[in-house]
Amino acid sequence: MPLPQTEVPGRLQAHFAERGIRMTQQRRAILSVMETASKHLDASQILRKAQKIDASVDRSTVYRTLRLLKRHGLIDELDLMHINGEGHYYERRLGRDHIHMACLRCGKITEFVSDSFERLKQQVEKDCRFRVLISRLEIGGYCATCRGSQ
Amino acid sequence: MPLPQTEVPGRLQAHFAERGIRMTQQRRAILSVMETASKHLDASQILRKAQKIDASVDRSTVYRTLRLLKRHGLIDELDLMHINGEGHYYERRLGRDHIHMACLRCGKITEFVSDSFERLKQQVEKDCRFRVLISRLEIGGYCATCRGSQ
DNA sequence: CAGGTAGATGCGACTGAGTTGCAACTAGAT
DNA sequence: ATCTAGTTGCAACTCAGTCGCATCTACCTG
Ligand SMILES: [Mn+2]
Ligand SMILES: [Mn+2]
Ligand SMILES: [Zn+2]
Ligand SMILES: [Zn+2]
Repeated sequence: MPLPQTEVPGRLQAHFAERGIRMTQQRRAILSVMETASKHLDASQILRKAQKIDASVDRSTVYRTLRLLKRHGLIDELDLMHINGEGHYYERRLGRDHIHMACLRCGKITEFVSDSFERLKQQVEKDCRFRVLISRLEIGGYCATCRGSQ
Repeated sequence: MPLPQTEVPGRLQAHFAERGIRMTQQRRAILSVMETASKHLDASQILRKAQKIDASVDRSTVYRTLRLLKRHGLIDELDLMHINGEGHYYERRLGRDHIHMACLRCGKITEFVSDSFERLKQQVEKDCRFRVLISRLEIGGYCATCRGSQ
């Protein structure tokens, strides 16, 4: 007799389970949103999506869970150059970091993985004797399309 | 008969003059704060410093002037990993960009100039056909001192 | 399969950063 | 000296994020 298993437990849930972090309905919903998100979501988008899974989820729980995920290094927080208001965007942290480029004209966000970026971080570790845990490289400018027209 | 010239006009003022941007008492005060600041100031620090030069400066004028400076690419806006609240920090933009490292334990901010960073940006320009105007690399982790103890 | 409890949640009130509409003011052109 | 477009101060506002607290619940222990 299978339970009404809304979501397949993913890596985020696994990470929580491994270190004995309590799993709740609400967290399950929020984690599943973060697992399956294809792109940068802000807190209110995460709230809305999570409420579709569990209607009881509250705004403050979203923020508390995001803080928890951040503390565990499982998600990254982005500004995306504040192209749209003052809020932040969140994205699951997978194997390799990537750079975010925001077009100041059309607002498009592009991602870019680069070995040079990895090397740069290693240089910081070595030259500055600084342990790198989080890194965020955001670039503002004009995308290929907008660069042509004006 | 010299006027009560509080501050020597600096490069920011010069930039404004060159493109016929109106110069006011309040702007003069704020620009001079930004010119002479040695480190990352947030809006309320800028306000307080500017008010010492011209007591009439208002919070909204500070924000409006910062927006103007940003638009002209004369200052950079930083999060400094939100180590202290949700606000932003501002810093004059000089010749070369630099990386900001924030120690998650002691809160120290370190700056680092790197050729690899310049090359990375050039790679983005070339490989992504993206015109780079602003770039912000912020790193969170542990500084040399804090890395040792725990 | 009960308790019991530490930890999580919802709610509503709050904070703090940044913005805005508007009437009054002023820089700088004529 | 006059004129006017651009700027300012002010106060009211928006919006993101936080917090205190009563209630609830995941999960441990027996
Ligand atoms: Mn991304
Ligand atoms: Mn930010
Ligand atoms: Zn574009
Ligand atoms: Zn430190």
